[in-house]
Amino acid sequence: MNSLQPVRGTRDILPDEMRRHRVVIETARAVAARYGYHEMATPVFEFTEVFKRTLGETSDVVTKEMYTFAIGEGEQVTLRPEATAGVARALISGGLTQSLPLKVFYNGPMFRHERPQKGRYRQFHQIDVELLGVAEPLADVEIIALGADILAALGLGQHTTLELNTLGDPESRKAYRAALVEYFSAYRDELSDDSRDRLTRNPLRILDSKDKGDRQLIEHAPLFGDYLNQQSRDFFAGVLAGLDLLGIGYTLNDRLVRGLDYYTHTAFEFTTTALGAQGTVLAGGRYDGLVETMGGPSVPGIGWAAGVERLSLLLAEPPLPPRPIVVVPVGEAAQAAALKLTQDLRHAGFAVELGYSGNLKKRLQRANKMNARAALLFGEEELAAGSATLRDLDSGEQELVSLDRLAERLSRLA
RNA sequence: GUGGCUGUAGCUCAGUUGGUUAGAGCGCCUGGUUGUGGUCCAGGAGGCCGUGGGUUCAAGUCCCAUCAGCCACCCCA
Repeated sequence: MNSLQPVRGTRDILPDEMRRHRVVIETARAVAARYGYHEMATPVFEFTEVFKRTLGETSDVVTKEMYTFAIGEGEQVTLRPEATAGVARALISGGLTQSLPLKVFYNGPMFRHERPQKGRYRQFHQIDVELLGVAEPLADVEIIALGADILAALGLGQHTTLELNTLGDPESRKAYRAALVEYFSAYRDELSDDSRDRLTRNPLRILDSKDKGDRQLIEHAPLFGDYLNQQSRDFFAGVLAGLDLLGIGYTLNDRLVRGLDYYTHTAFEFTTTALGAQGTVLAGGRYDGLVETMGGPSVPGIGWAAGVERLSLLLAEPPLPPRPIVVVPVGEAAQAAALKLTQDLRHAGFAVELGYSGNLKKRLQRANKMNARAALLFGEEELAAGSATLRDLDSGEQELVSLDRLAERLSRLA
């Protein structure tokens, strides 16, 4: 172990990459604001119970992926593996059930102890959107449309596909689950080890198995469609109608499932083929049973989460830092005045750099390296004239500009 | 957690059947300019060859372990 390298699965986000992250987050935030979503935050860690209860004792996340530690008095806390549980907890403990619907935008780090891969980290970042308190299909349509809009705003509309499924209401779901267990139990010995395990823990997941043998069995497995009651069919039809109306394309995928009991109705994923096995870029669904599971009132909800690292990997053009103006003092005499000039221009709203040392050539080289838009040469001649020499670093042209007209002149630079 | 591939300069990579001072391109620094960047020319710095052990007269090269990254599974953003 080398203590000078970051802990496995964690990484430094250096300025170039941070700019990509910011584009993702700020684009999402801006689009979400147009939909009426307000940003909030909850603590990075919660009592372990919050996640155990919402994600389910048997889920993979809870059984093997949580960072949990004791904090005296027998209390256990866990670094959040996802955002929804914290938001739901806040909804209850903050009395927000009195002001539904609650529409929140969220972003921050999450933690899961998984084997790292590209686009999969132990500390990673999600943007997250939740709509609580609306039971109508209109909410599903809105939340999916919001996701689609954000991906489009990031220029990823063509690179992602929306996959959609319904898990029905609890009644339909329960019936289907029972049918699946009955069907697969008959082939228990032919199932893969993983799927045999899923049979008890999470039978719906068998449908998503990549094992060849499982695949053959799955082909003849009962179909969810046959177990959906009328209410569930109507709900899903409402969602599809809304998406059609808005021109949002989708692919129905009846193998797209969620394991946990509180998930209901709509489940969806925006996927890409560009990230290998980490193809899911934005995913979510309806979770009408969640708040109640946590011990709150019955509040319907729907939301999604998107991986900031994954989205930023897909961004085509890495955003460039803003181009500064560089003040270049020439000679000792101008130093103090240059510092003052720099500060005045910053206060006037310009991004201004004043190198720390070096001769004229050195400073211009640095200005060039930071992709500066222009340099302001400032020496004894300029000092005496109450002016600065403005050098356009793109064209190489220079002109003498008096200090009182400088801000106005700089604002005309392209 | 399971299986596989890979670790050589800041970055991308070369390094022969094990053989003497480990190389290239890019980047970085200095100079060619007393007040003028990008281009060009010259010079320079920078390597516990991921880490630890082993085999050998000799290891960047072979073996073992370990750490890390990557790929697939599991699962997921």
